[in-house]
Amino acid sequence: MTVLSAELSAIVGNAFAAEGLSQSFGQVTRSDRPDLAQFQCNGALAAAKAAKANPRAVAQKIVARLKSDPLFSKVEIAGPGFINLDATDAALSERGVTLSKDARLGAPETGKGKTAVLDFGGPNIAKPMHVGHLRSAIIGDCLQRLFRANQWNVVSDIHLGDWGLQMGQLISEIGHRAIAPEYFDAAFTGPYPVQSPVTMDDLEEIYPAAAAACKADESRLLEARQATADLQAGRAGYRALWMHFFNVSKVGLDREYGSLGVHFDLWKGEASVDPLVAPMIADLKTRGVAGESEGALVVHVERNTDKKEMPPLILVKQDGAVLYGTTDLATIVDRVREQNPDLILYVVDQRQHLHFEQVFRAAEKAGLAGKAILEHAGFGTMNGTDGRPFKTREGGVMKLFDLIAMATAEAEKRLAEQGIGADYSADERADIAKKVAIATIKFADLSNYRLTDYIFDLERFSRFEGKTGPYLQYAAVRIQSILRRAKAEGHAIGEPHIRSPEERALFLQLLSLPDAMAGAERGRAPNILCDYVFTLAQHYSRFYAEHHILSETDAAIRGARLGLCQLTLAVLAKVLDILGIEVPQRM
RNA sequence: GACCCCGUAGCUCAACUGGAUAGAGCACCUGCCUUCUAAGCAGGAUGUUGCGUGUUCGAGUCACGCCGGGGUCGCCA
Repeated sequence: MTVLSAELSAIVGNAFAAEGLSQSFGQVTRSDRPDLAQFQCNGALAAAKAAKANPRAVAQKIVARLKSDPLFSKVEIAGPGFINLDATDAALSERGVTLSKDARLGAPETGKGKTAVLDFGGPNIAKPMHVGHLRSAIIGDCLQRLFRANQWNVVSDIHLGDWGLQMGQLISEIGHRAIAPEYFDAAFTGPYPVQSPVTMDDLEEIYPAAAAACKADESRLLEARQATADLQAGRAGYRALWMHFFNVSKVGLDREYGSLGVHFDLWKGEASVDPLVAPMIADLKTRGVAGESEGALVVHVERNTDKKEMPPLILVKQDGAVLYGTTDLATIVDRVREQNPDLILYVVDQRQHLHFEQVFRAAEKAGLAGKAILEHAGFGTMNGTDGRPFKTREGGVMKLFDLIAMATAEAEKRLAEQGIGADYSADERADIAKKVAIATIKFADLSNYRLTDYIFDLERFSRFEGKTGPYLQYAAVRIQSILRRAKAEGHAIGEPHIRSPEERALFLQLLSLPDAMAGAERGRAPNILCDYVFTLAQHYSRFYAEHHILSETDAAIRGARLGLCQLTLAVLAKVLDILGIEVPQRM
């Protein structure tokens, strides 16, 4: 289907072209002065600047051409040369009907025929997921859903941190504790036990102890580095231990990501490209891309145009171990080979920006990226109410699982206070609370601009008033309820039609869904979708407050309003789905 | 020291490629539930966009310089 903004832009663009000006000046957007008009085009200002002409005179010519188009009920010039446009209710209604019949609801096709790999810069093995991983999961998941909705072929990769020094730290600490001596016995010929010698709880205790030991004692750090290098070199006992770490950790990660409704196509990590590392390094050395520096093997990535110091990307440390820059580079090789993507998008903390710049430059210098654009979509830090990184009340790391449990308890409390679901089954009440809790957390995160740090205040987020996830679920649930009743009462659902200002405003918002989806993709900016869907819910609530639907006696009017309800629900559900928010049947 | 991100209403945040009178939510005040879920709706008050200079018809947005907060800077991830 043709998107309304594109249709209007084409009409106005043609008017510009007829005046010998670039068609691109005809871009039409929703007016940011809804009191003055529905749509605006600012192209006359830009065109006048380019042609050194009077903007109002240019606008005058364009307006003269547009006046005859029956699509518009108003065409006028305002201010220095804005062209303000209103479409007729008939035209809007007709396009609303078309929208309601389109399965994709006019979603952009920006990704048609293109593949994007999304890298979630995943959590580390052997450590519980904490709230710091929340943003990557939530933002990354939203982007993968959005890109898919926009016709991209998306391959998402959790990309675990499972190959670095932390592995050596764990291994050497376990060695010191003599928990599982056979894994350290060079004479042991195997096979190693199927049962892991450590549980996830053990690892959660061992890892911080190991890190502390390395920090306090230089010799322990050297041991850990040696163990890392040995692991990477293929020492059998260490590899076997590593596999236990992986399996034990995956259970926990499945639980966490599962409860958030986040799924990955690939559970790869740094370790999974291990076989590619040695050949890649050999290749880079042969071609002179990588060279020795201070005992390490590096790729120099500085450029003449740099304003800042740009350290080289270290591929191999003095002790022979590789770093995550090395595996990131090898992962690009892997992805080009496996998916040959058009885009590799890294949804990772903004603090790692320099790292990615180094990796991207190295990949470009070595010609490893194929046709892929490499892009880091960073995000800011989630802080506690004290403005410092989010912690538990006791000052420890807040685990994601506990956070979700807290939000769920809060939702249950709130639902009970409202007396909602008193007659539902306990299972349904629990399901509703869970969905509300996840919506609370996700919407709060996604509605902030990606790069800004934000304060996670559960007490504030858990209130259901205002611009929150639950408000949106509530709006959707009310529509579902009406549609259920309409069906029960045998009312027919007709084609949506504009008869009032509230309906007009709702139509305009519904018709601009594709623009919101395109804008959110362009900026990798879920907050644009959040704004869109909140405004949509507000427009619906106004319509709902103003018009009775089921009690309307005129069947044609009632049918049209039901049609509008149905279309609104479809759009609401679609955007909420992209945001990763589920709508309960009732609440 | 260099570089990156941020600075907007009392609080938390928006403002999509530079556009008109910088918008929401919360909190505060006033109304609206014997009819579809009031987690809602209608209305009210809230600003030197950190400071300064520049670019232009037009700057929260771009450039430069300060101030403040956070972050990063070869052998962690």
